[in-house]
Amino acid sequence: MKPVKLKKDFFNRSADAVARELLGKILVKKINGKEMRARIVETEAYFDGNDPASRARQNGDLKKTMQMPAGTILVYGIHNSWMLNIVTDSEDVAGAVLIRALEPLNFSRNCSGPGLLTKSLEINKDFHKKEISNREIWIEKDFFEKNNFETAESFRIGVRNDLKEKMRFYIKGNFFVSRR
DNA sequence: CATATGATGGACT
DNA sequence: GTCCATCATATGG
Repeated sequence: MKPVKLKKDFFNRSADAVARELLGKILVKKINGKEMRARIVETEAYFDGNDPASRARQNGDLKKTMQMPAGTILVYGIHNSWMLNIVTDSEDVAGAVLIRALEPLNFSRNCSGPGLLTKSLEINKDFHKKEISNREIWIEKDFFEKNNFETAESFRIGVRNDLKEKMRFYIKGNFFVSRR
């Protein structure tokens, strides 16, 4: 059976729905022609300007990017790290999912944190505004996906004013989830 | 141009 | 838990 790459439709929903369903999916990134595969174990959902923690609050490029078609990659820098996000929702609706941690499957580099995984997979601003489904990077359904993992949720990490709802999702008990 | 601000990570108590 | 190096952004002049 061939792996199924996630298409625009998958991301064309609310950020929290996408964030939940991204758990257990496989992120594939090529490095020097080699496919590095990793299971997504931790995500966070970000919304429009009504979300106190969202970058869509500011009127800059990030807000515009969050309004781009679902499945667009959004990369932005904070401190000295790159954050990998996937744009969700229909056009003109701001929404994105932050990929926070990965479980490496065929390599061993630390991916337990949003800044660490971009460093380990060599993801940087070059990928900003590109499609998530291309020759260099994509997300696929795990053919062997066992839906036998339990998920858990918490408030988002590192935000000052969070929503009342818990918008961080992770695979319960997974070793590769970022600490804190 | 100047300055403030983190969706961080690592070291440390 | 606390401290802080470090830098891409946003914003104001």
